[in-house]
Amino acid sequence: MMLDMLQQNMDEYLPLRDVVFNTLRQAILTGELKPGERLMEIHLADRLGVSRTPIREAMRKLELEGLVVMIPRKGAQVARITEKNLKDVLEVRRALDMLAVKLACDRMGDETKIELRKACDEFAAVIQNNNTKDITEADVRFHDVILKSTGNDRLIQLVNNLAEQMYRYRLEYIKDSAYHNRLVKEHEAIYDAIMNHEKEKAAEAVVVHIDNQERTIIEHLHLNV
Amino acid sequence: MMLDMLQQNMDEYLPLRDVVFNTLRQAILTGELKPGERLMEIHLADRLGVSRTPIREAMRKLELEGLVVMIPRKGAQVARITEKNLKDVLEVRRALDMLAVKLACDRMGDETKIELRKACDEFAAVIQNNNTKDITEADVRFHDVILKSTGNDRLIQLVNNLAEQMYRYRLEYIKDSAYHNRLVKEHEAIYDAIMNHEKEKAAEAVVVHIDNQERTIIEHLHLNV
DNA sequence: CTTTATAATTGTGTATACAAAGTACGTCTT
DNA sequence: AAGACGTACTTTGTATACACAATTATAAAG
Repeated sequence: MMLDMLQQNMDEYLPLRDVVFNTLRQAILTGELKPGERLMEIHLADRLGVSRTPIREAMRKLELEGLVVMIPRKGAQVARITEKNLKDVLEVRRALDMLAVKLACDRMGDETKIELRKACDEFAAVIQNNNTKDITEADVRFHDVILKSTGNDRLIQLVNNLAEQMYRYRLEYIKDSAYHNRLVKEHEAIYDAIMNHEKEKAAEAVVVHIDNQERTIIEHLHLNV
Repeated sequence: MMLDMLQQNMDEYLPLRDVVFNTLRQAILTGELKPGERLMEIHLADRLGVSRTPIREAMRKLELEGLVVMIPRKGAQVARITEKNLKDVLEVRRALDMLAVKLACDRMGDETKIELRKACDEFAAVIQNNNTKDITEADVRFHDVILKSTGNDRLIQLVNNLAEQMYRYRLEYIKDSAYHNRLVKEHEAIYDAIMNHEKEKAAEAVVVHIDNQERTIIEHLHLNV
């Protein structure tokens, strides 16, 4: 009983650097901090009400995650995504998501299958309401269920990190309801393949899903830049 | 002229945190800092003759790379690799190395092919001398040529990072000359497949290569722990 | 008016200081 | 003698101060 409370408090405690890290990451992913924008330590420290130290430590992590680029003696800025960069990331994601879905075919337990069904339905449901935030969250949840069923922690971490780097660009096209029905169908295809343990079919469905994402994001990149 | 010198100086300049980062990483990979060993900031700062700040910043990066584990308010320690962890990493590497070699089949230019031939020969040559350091370096070079030919920067970064995490364990079994001839043959198989643009065959050869590594490393893990 | 040099401002890099948390050891009590 | 409590010491986390590098602006000279 006491131990549970302690555990909870332990989980709640986060070093300031991690709070800052999460805050900045969120700001970058939601577009509040725009690509190319300068990140000045003192300025951020003032804004967040902390000293430079946690800011600096958070920046090192963001740098390694690829969300900010540091130029020695010139400071940090929010990473810009180039088309090349996007293609590189998606080329890797294709391979990793294929691996993930194949592993899911082998390893997904019955409870998780129910969860996946629910995630699928939920996604179809929120699509109707046209609320961007709900849609992205439901989408993330669907993919998370698959990822977690692989039981491979490293894979989970890597795919999440790669996916994260495109959230800012995905946001723009998820607003466009033209793609909504296609997304639902693609999810269903992946779901069906996993249920029938058809690894190759599942992998194929994932490739289609990512290819469509790539095409759509690049279209929107060209429009907006 | 002036710009070149400046550029060179820029390249040479490394923030202390990066020097520390490289130093610690090297120490961990070579086994100087052993898995589970505590990393105390003040102690390290004294040893390296710097303040705690660059040490801390280096730690954040090592943490994200997976080489050290941080426990809030308790400090850092060198990450232990469990068998599960190893299998997770290699499962991902299998997928990424397959991708890399397939891309290499498509994209490798003629000059790079010559380079690869050289790397192959060099590896076979140093195997004779039985010098562990030379062998590992030649091995890294061979795989680097393939990786770079993909032209995918993200892929290069990820594979390097994953490979890095096993160097400490690989060292032990590369000493064992029993595996040497097999390694040469496996490299040749990969080389041949790339030359003939046989993507599936190349991927298969890579899988064999990694499977053997996995088996061997796990054997040695069991022996030594 | 343009160019160069110097000074001032801005921002990063490093070190130190202080506060809070955790650990270990010793003592006291049962 | 064993366990629990408390105190002292160690170590991390955060803040601040100082130093150095770079860029920009201003002034002087050509």
